Amino acid sequence: MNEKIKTRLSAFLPYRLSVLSNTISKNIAAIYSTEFGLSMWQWRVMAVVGESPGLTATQVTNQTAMDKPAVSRAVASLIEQGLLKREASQEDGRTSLLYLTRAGQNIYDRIFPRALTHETELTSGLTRAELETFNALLDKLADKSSPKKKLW
Amino acid sequence: MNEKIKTRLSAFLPYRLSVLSNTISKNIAAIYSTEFGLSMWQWRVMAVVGESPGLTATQVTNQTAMDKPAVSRAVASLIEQGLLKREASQEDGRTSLLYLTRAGQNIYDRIFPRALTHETELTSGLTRAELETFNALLDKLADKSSPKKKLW
DNA sequence: TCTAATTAGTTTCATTTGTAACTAGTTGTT
DNA sequence: AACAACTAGTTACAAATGAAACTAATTAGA
Repeated sequence: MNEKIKTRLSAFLPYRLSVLSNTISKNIAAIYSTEFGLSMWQWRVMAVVGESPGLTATQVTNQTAMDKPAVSRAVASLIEQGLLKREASQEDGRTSLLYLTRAGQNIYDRIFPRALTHETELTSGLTRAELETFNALLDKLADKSSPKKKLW
Repeated sequence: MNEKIKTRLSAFLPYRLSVLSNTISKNIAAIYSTEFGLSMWQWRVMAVVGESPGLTATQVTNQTAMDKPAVSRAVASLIEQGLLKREASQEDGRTSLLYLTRAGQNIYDRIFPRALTHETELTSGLTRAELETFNALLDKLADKSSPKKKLW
């Protein structure tokens, strides 16, 4: 198995990115889904809110490139599970600010280090310099790929 | 908009890969979905079969990291649309070999160059050397991310 | 050679997803 | 101030998805 056929497709960047990203995501999902019962989207919301408390749903949408209903549903279910809370904004009656609850923070603090460990393993084949280069290139690509597009 | 918050998460490789990959995939999907009515999975199957005619469904599964039902359904719908054909294997009665039909080849020949053009645009911010480095690093990560795991 | 275990591929069914339509609040224009 | 245009977020619904069960063919073991 694992036949290495060098083809145009397998050299095609978007394809390579997609396959790699899906594979990695599935591996990481094992951490938060089997152990904490969180979906990828739920965890993603927790992750951004954990880092930037007080984000609105729209800001979460922008940062994660998730679509609106996905964020809305993830937020709703996290609130129901008591991991997230919502505070009405004083300035804008349409929005509310999102925060981790104590329980949410607790889970966040347990998942994040594991995710980082996983990343460390993943990148252990790369030197520090290679990793920096890789990140820089990802930045460039990210810039190119969504300069003027709205996805929601 | 596009607030650049440097956080741990936004520096987290799997997250960056996932967001970037999803964004790029959506952009490319515009080509084959709106113009040719193909889903991402359908196009992906056509792409690998177009490059390596005579693949079995399982080989497609392995190469694309798609799961079995996804391949099965994509193949079925492509056959129904007359873009793919299936020939029973002589050696193994369980498998069949997949080929593009003339119509399928035709569409393949029209989509692939456009996808490549898109990729060229996408990577136009990178030098030739950077692109090579990037690909090499993707290889390393791909090796690391799925060494002994079966995903189907 | 008969049976058990394995593999290829399909199908079923419950869940997840995304598009589009909606409600509610805000901003801009006159 | 009143109305149109816009934005935040939710919901409904049709379509896509994935896990698990299934059929059929192959391989391995006794």
